[in-house]
This record gives sequence, structure tokens and C-alpha cells, in this order.
Amino acid sequence: MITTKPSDQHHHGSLRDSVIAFAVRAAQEGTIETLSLRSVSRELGVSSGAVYRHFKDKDALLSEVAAKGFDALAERFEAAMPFESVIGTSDDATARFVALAKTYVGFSTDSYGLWRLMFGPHGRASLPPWADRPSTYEWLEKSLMELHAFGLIAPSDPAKQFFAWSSLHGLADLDSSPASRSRSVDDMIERQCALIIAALK
Amino acid sequence: MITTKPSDQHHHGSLRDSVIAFAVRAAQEGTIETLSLRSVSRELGVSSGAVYRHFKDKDALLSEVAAKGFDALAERFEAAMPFESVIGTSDDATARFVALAKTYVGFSTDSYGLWRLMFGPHGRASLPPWADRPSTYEWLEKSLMELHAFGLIAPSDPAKQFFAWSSLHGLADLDSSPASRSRSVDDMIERQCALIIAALK
DNA sequence: CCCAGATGTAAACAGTGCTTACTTAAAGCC
DNA sequence: GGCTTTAAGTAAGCACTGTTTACATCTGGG
Repeated sequence: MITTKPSDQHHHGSLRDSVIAFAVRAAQEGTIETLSLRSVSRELGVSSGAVYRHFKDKDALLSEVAAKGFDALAERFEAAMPFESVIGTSDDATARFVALAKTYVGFSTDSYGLWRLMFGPHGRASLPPWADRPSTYEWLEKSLMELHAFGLIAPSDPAKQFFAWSSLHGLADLDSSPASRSRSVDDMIERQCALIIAALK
Repeated sequence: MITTKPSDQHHHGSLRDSVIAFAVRAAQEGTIETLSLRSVSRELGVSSGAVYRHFKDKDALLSEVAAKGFDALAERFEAAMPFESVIGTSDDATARFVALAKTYVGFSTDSYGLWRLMFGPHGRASLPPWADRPSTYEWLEKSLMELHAFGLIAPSDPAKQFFAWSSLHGLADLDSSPASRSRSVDDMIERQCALIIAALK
């Protein structure tokens, strides 16, 4: 074997993932708006045209990034709420609901660009209505069922679930600006959760 | 009549407003993402450089457009709820609250691009925290006070107001996609309003 | 009347998305 | 192994963008 340089010339399958990973990182850092395909190809040591073997156009890439965002959010939910529900006291159920809210809001604040992509046109491009992408909605549903199991709220229905989600989503969106770094955001989340529970009682 | 075409050479003061108006229209139609300064200058029959006499850069223009969006939203509120509050029955107060919600959500759906701009980085650039830009928050505050005057809810405070706003904002954002054109959106808004009132009882 | 300052122009620079025609590596098959 | 087909990457180019520069022009106030 003469040439001991097997994989430096061609990424061979890994380029697609590398591009997405790079763009996801950029989105998390909030620089996605100004990210160019040329710059990522430059950064990955590849010609600009190579990217187009893997993505129809820039929008296609951004849609993939948005999809990865939902995956990342799902991972956070799993990490933050690993246990199956209906264990412990009713306080534990409430705490898990609050934890869910904090996870959601936390994601929006420290991955603002990704968050924006997910709930902008690119994110919706991959989603039929909503509630389709794995989690978020399902996690919320599960948490509400748990709250009901402890008698903290009435049995919920899609409308109520959507209300709960809206409240958290609005909070996340209105708070997610890097500017409004109020440190009492945890208090706000807790209060908001209490109000949601009150509404669903 | 002799129309407003005195000098074809120089816009002389009107260019700035013309550019903003054009961009606002584009935002309402959802084409703001792809709008270029060159295209608007072309459309207005002016050289590309002329725009830079009035705006530092593209971001400055977009921030102005976002600000105009808040003005437009305020106008809608005024048009939809012209009366001073605490008149009629408690049902009227509830109806006004629902009308406020519908106005908010309606704005997000039929001016989606503008909406996105307003609550994105450009919109926040002009706002200290939130609650600063004239209305939205004040309108909500007024409506909640009215609901309290009729004994429908407890006296509200900033946290509760923010909760109500979050719920409506989340609804508006999750619904605003042109895709999710559910025809029962009015029902959803009404139910959501009822749940908010229940939470604040 | 005339000129300072505001406004608009043309041309240029660097950077972008994307396409085209071309080369090269990898994998499949006998 | 050799051979071909195909996937992956390259280089060059087109039309466009944001922005700056040096220059022209209009307009109102002394």
C-alpha cells in the first residue's frame, strides 16, 4: 500500500453528519443566521460544491438542523425526568411537572438559535401539524396524567394539554432572549406551573 | 389631480418611510427572509447606496420594521376594543378578553413574518425587557382589571399578568404557522381564555 | 445668490447560494 | 486481481447580495 492517506480526501458518508453537527453547534451559539454553506465547507476542509451532494439546498440543511433540535430537546427531557411516573408523593409529581417546565424553558434560553429554528418555518417543514415529533407533547401528557393520578388536577384532554403547552411555550419564548437574563426565572416558572395546575383543577 | 410626484430624482425625506413601508408589507406577506436591500431600492427606483443614507445596515431596517409591527398590533387592539372598560355585564368583560386574545392570535397568523420579526432578535433590540413597547401588556392589564371588577378573577399582579400573556403568546406562536390552519382556532382561543380565567379565579 | 449639508449615484469589493463539467475514490462483480 | 459503475469531491463560473467609496446633485437658509 503506497498511499497511507485513505480518508483525508473523501469524507465518504461522514460529511453529511459533520455538516449537520457543525450547523447545530452554530445554532446553539446563536450564529446560525449568518452561517453560510461556504463557511462550513471551508471549516470542514471541503469544497463548497461537496455540500450539495448531501443537501438539496440551504433550507434542507436548516430543516435537518431543526429536526436535530427536537432530538436534543427529547434527550434533555429524558435526562431530567428519567423515572417512570406515579411514584413518590404528590409533591414529587408536582416537582416533576416543574422540572419539565424548567427543562423546556432552559432549552430555549441556552439554545436560542436552535429553538428559533425549531419553531420557525424550517422546524415546521418537518412536522405535519404538531404533536408528531416524538416528545414535548408526550412528556407533557404523561406529566399531566401523573398529576391527575394524584388528584391534583381533573382528567385532562387535548385542549387542556395544549393550553398547558402554550403557557410553557409562551414563557419560554418570551424569556428566551439572551437579554432578559432575569435570575428569578426559576421563580417565574414555578409560579406559572402553579397557575397552570390551578386552571386544570 | 397632480399627484405626489414632484421630483423623480430625489425622494428627499420620503425614502426612509417608503423603504420601511415596503419592508413591512414584505414582512406581512412572509417574504421578509429573502428580501434584499438591493431589491427594495430597485423597486423604489433608487440606487442601492441611497438606502444607506437612512439605515446603518440591514439589521437597522429590520429593527425599524419590527417596531412598526408593534405599532400595527396596537392599532388592531384599538380597533378591536374601542370602548373604555367596565361597561355592560360581566359577559361583556369576558367577551372583550376573548376579543383581545383573538386579535393577538389573529395578528400572528396573518402577519406571520412580521410577528416573527417582532419577537425575534430584531424586535427585542428595540425593547429593554418587555412590557415597554406601548400596548399588548397594557391592554392585557386593562382587560384583567376589568375581569376583576366584575368579580370574575382575583386581583391580578405582574406574575399573573405575565402568565396570561404567556398563554396567549404561546397559543399565537404555536398556531401562527400558515400550515396549521385549523378552522376551529376560535374555539381553541375561547377555551384557552376560559382556562386562563379559571387559573386566576 | 450661493453654498453647506442632506440626498442620490455609479462602481467596486468581498462574500454568498447554487449549477455545471470534470476528476477521483470506493464498492461491486466476474 | 482487473474492470466498471456510481458515489463523493473539485474547480470554475453565474447571478446575486451587503456595504463602502468617491463623486454628483438637489435644496433650503444666510
